[in-house]
Amino acid sequence: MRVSAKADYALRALIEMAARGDGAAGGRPVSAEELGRLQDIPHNFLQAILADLRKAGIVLAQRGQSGGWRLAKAAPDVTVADVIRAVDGPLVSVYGLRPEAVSYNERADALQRVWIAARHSLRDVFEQVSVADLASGHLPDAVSALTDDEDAWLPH
Amino acid sequence: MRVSAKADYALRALIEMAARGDGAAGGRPVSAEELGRLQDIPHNFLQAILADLRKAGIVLAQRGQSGGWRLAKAAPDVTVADVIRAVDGPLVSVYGLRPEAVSYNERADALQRVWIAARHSLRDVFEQVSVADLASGHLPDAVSALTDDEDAWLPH
DNA sequence: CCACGCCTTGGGACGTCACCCACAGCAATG
DNA sequence: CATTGCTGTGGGTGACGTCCCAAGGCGTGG
Repeated sequence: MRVSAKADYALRALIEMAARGDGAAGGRPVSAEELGRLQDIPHNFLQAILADLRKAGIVLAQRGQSGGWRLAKAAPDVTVADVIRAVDGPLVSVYGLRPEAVSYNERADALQRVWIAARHSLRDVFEQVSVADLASGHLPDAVSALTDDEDAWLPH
Repeated sequence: MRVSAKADYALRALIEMAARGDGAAGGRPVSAEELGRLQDIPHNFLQAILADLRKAGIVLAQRGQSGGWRLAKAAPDVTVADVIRAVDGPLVSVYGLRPEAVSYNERADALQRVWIAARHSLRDVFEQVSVADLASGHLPDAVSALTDDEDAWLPH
């Protein structure tokens, strides 16, 4: 279960926009070059990511001399799950297919229920954390409870 | 967050072994060719997967005329998490690194806590489900509770 | 008109997934 | 005890997706 570089980069870029902007689309635009410099993201890869976020209606592009990127919605209304779906497709996929789309024979069909349970479990985290939470550094209590367990920080 | 083909294939192969064997290493071996035919797994790819499982001490290889593969431990003692770690490394990795190893700047460090929380959440599922559970088709109650939610089966 | 920044296209390095083929080791059979 | 047939083991090939870099076209504001 690997988190793609796209998803991580996308969230870091959005954190910068949320920190710059003062609410919804009110913030002044941040250039892709500056976003890349602040968060150490390869420039042309970042462009592809921002294009995905634009298609999903999460950010707006402003062309021209003092252009750049800004949030299309209020920061609390954009969740981590929204961002992952925008750049990577389904929240969890088993070699390319959504969990409910893969077909197992009768002997292995319990495996599908495991992947479904895993997705449900991930949704409980990713849909509760917004870009505003990330920018403020304060996560919802239900999520913090998971990281407070010191066992959670051991390598697994 | 994608589940690799290796992990899915590995679990399906182990389900077949558990269904064949009657407990620990007591079951008669199943050939790689038969495993591949039963679960529709590419033959040589399966061989590489079985080699990983052998190095991790999950299965034993028996050469010779009526040889094949069988579980090295009792089916209830092998969890889904064990199998994923054997073939894919860490349970969750963010572009190649374990969550606690990635370094963010002070503005984005909340992101690390999100990945840690996601891993904790996944562990609650993967470490509670054993190969024996999968082979019998009966998952632990805590996991079934997640799949009983009809919302869990909608495409996300 | 010109500087600036978004936008598109193309290509290269790397890992995953999948396939094919010859080699080495083991067990049952005669 | 040697042969035979089955196993696992390893190397080499190609398609596909991810990650990353380079160059030029287009629209916007000064």
